[in-house]
Amino acid sequence: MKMSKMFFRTLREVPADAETASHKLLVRSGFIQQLGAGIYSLLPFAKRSMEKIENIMREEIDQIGGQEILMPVVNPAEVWKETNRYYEIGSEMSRFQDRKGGDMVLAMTHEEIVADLVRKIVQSYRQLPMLVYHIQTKWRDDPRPRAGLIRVREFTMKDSYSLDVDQEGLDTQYKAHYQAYFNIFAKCGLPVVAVLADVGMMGGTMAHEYMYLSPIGEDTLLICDSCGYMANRQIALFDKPEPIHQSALSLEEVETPNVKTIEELANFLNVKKIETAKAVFMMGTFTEGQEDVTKLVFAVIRGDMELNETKLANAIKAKELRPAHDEEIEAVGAVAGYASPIGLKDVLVVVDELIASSSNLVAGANKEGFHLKNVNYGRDYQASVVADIVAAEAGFACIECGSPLKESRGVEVGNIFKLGTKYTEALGANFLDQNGKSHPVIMGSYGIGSGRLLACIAEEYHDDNGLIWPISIAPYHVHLVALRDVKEQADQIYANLSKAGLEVLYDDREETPGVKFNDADLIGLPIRITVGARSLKEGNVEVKLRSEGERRLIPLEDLVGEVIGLKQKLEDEIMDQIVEN
RNA sequence: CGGGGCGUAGCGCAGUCCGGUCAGCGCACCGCGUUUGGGACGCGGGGGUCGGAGGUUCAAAUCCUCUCGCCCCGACCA
Repeated sequence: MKMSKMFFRTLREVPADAETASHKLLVRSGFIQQLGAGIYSLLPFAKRSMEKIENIMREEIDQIGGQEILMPVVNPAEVWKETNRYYEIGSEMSRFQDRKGGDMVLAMTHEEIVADLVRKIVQSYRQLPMLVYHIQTKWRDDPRPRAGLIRVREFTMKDSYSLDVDQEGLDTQYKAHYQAYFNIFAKCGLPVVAVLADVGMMGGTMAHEYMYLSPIGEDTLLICDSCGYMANRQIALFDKPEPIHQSALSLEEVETPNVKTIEELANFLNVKKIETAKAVFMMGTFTEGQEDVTKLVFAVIRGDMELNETKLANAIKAKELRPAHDEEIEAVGAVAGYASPIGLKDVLVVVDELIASSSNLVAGANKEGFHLKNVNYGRDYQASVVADIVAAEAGFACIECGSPLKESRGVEVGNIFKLGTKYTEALGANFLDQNGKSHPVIMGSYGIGSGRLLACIAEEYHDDNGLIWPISIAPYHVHLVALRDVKEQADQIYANLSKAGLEVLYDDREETPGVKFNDADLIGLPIRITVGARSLKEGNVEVKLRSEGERRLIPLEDLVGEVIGLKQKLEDEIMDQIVEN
């Protein structure tokens, strides 16, 4: 490709609205342009890299038996109503009506459509197992897109769906994806870890998320270096400390004026935080049929810990949780700052298991300026649910081995879910077994966002001067920089390299060497060839890897072979990253 | 949805408090000439109804009201 004719431009200045390295560099180097919040156009470079990523995904998913299909982005709402997700999912799913007034949605994932296809196509166990996938646009009206391609509203996703007759089959396909995903990320050059994850709106029984560890990540992960336990903070388990257990003393009201936080309470009464119970009020939204009802949720956790909203929501099957307003708290007779689970009516009380087994805690008295000592679960109050609802933190003990956990941030680049029969059951996607008995097909779903993956790779591979693409997803292999008065020779080199099957970006522009070199660094193609009169006089051209500083002079006649060798070497290095997991 | 910030030429910005040569600067772009191995120089030039709509005023980028959009933090979310 001749650069003089390319539909792009590089920017000298950092775009004002970019914060992260990948965002700044992808815009500056002319890969992407923003159209709206979380909506981007891909320019030629990004389009080419994206295709390479997608082809890597095709290779790996085909390898485990995937068949590529393409499902529509615009869906009639009926099928989403059948699974109830039309009602369960909030405004991140965009809805509209067609000309006849029929409800339509923009697909944010495709479980429904797959299940619909399955009920139309699959009838017998003989057809299973099966794996289908597509690479398609998704629309999710995220309330807060950010960081360029890291978090967008419109994006392309590779999503595959496994179809099985039994749990074993699902396990097999899940494992196959588990490895295939590591292969995909390795081939793209991106280091990732797989962590246990919440199933979220997908439902199902098990999920892993593939995380690119980076401070720009929005997810917090808990990692055990000793045994390898890794989980998203949303669900991370930990080994809870032994509760303080003594014989129950009698309730005692103590005056605690202006003591509203646990910190103040512990200081005022001279007790440890672990001897206190903390009240956290949330408003929960619950789906009952097609109706949403909201209820106040009173979560009780130990004073030294933090509430984990995901665990709480899962424990009570809430669709949504948000902090309650003061009026909502007062409406049930509780007093913010001095709240107590004792003596409340019409409130969903959820107690952390550690609280349930602790004795003689300090809690609020539901009376302005007073707390209660020696509060005991069971004797003094009951709960609707007792569950693990507190958040794991760095330093807490690993659930597997007891070693201290550490925290890290991560960007979720892929996920795999064991869905089970949630969708197939709802849609009646059944097959007949050997005995002629009907069962719902067992599904798994597996997704990778290709644009986010591209952005993470940019995030991982760059320096002060620009991007440094891994050869496998670089838009071109070679950046051919022609300096002054060498047009004929450079044209010839361009032709020779191209004929040899190399992808060459040919900088044939009328620019000064500095501009060309800087653009080459910014764009970040792996191999740079400089053709200049100076070295050409000796019959040489200069070859340099973007990832290394060293330039080498190569005789013109050896150039094609040399570059093919370099490309091979870079590709081999990438392939060496693939490991069995 | 809550908090904060910002919309002036393709990009980055100044000007807004205090209304009146404030339609400006740098980069980019076009022409001519010189230059040519790490973001060249000179001369000449093109481009903006100051996000939008109302209003106040003799006069609005500037003041007021409404509105749209974008970014960041939080909430939320795969």
